[in-house]
Amino acid sequence: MTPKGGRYHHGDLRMALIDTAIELIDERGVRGFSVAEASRRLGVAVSAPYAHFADREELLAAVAVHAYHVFLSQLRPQMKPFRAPARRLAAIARAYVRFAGTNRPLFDVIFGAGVDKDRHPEVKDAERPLTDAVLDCVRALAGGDATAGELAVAVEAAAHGHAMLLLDGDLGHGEEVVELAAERAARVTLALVESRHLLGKPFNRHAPHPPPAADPRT
Amino acid sequence: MTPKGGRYHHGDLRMALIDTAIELIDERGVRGFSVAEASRRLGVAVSAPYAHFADREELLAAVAVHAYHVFLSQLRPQMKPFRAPARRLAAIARAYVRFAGTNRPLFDVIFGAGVDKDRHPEVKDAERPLTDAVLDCVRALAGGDATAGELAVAVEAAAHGHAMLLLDGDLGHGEEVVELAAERAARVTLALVESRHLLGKPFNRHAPHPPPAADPRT
DNA sequence: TCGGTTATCTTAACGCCCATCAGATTCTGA
DNA sequence: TCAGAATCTGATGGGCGTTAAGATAACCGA
Repeated sequence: MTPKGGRYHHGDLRMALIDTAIELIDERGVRGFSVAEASRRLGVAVSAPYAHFADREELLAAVAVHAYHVFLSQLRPQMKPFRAPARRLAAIARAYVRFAGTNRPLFDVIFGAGVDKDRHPEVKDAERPLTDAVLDCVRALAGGDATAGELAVAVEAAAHGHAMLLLDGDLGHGEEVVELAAERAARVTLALVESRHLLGKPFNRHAPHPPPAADPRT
Repeated sequence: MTPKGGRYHHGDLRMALIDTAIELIDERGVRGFSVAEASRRLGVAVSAPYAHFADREELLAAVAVHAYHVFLSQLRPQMKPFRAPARRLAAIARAYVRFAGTNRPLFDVIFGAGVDKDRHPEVKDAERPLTDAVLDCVRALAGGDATAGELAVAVEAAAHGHAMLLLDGDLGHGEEVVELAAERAARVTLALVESRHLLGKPFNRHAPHPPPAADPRT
């Protein structure tokens, strides 16, 4: 809370570290973030963070948890206007891409910081409301159908893929670009739902396995 | 070529570094890779690599270029059996996910090593045949239609999203899982193509903008 | 109010890593 | 043959993650 006025104890170093981490990641990317520099920026010894986090990864995991909370707080009002499951899925996809485009450091921490979600269950817990929301919609559409899981994966994949292309691709920057990508993701989601009958049908004839990997190195 | 038998010159240190980098990334992940350890494993001074690469990132960029070459060499025979553009797109998506599932270190270098493609045009060049292949198919489907670019993005997003969920999600491991994810990506691609008429129609009513970001940190 | 326990922070240190530099060795081609 | 270019070594500097031992502050029961 109080930004350290020369006192021995900081006040709330744990939370300050999370905030500063987001700042630094915003400035230099996940890869450029270092615990030491965060400490320096807070006027604290480089070893101080280790009273609150076991290691660097645990700090990043805490940032990821925060990121999920922010995302869900933005998602909920965007889902509210819609009752039809298909529209709700589209709203999720749209919110997902918007979040990536307008909160890049948070999105990057979730997917680009290399936080092992198996070793940090808090992150998985923070993620669960999102996957539950998707599953609820999908089940309402497909019932107990075996294609439900498939549709859920497809929806998540489409949203995530559009987000990645927005951030790393050649689409450019700016709010219009974000909204364009978000709208595309929403439309694709609707397309997936409407053609979900396709997902059940087998389509694997003429699908040869890959040959042994060649090695055309330069 | 020759693995250094005590000679002063290594023989082909540049290529050996690329190979060793892939080994190390396979063992410890992109994040755990270090130039120093690669040097040690090759019996060479830790400063030797800098005669061939300006810095760590340039070495990883070379690995990424190699990765694209491998992927394209696997993609081509998988596209060959198909002539219909839609089927060719599906084959691309399938090959994309297969590549991610069976060549994880290479896939991780491309997307998870933080290589700035703007600062390393070689990577962009190595990537181009892939994006061209997608664009060719899409244009054959949509002509000069304005939805062509949109469809291309959707296809790439779907493939990439399925690959990410395969690697980082809870789908499990093993060859069957890879093939399942690949087949799903292929089917989703077909669904996208068949419903591409949807992509042209506007769908933005009832799409509220996100509220100012709340901050429900723990 | 006091005193001990616990949480938090500091100082110091270790090992690893990236990167640079000067100089030694080998290769190349004119 | 030999000069210049390419490649590698050894040494060095600076940064980072992490741990250990001890100082300081906050807390809480008596």
